[in-house]
Amino acid sequence: MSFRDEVYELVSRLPAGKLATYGQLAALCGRPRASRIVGAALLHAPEGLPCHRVIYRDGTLCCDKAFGGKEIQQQMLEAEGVPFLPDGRADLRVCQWEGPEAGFESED
DNA sequence: GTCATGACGGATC
DNA sequence: GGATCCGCCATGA
Repeated sequence: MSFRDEVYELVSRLPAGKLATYGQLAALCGRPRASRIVGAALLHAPEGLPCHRVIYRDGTLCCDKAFGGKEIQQQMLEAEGVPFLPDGRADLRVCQWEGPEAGFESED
């Protein structure tokens, strides 16, 4: 299990309507400072991965290098129920992912 | 094993 | 408050 694989696992467990930051996923992988590694991992991520739910600490979406445009990403998130601020950023304050154990009850 | 790079993040200017 | 710089760490050549 490589670091990237752990990142994939966490992202795949990300529920709709929830958002996570690169640094958060990195921390959950045991490397709080490896936020950039998470980004690099998502760059090589498979299609089934909801990597559009992973954004910056600031709540801003990633560059237009993903999903064909950050606007597309925002629309997908809005479709999942993620509130966006008039500032053009996601409302991380209310929809940030709490962790892999959130909603993960006795699934083992 | 070493050098360079990358979808970041925090600190500084 | 925004732009820029440096630091961090895994991955690939």
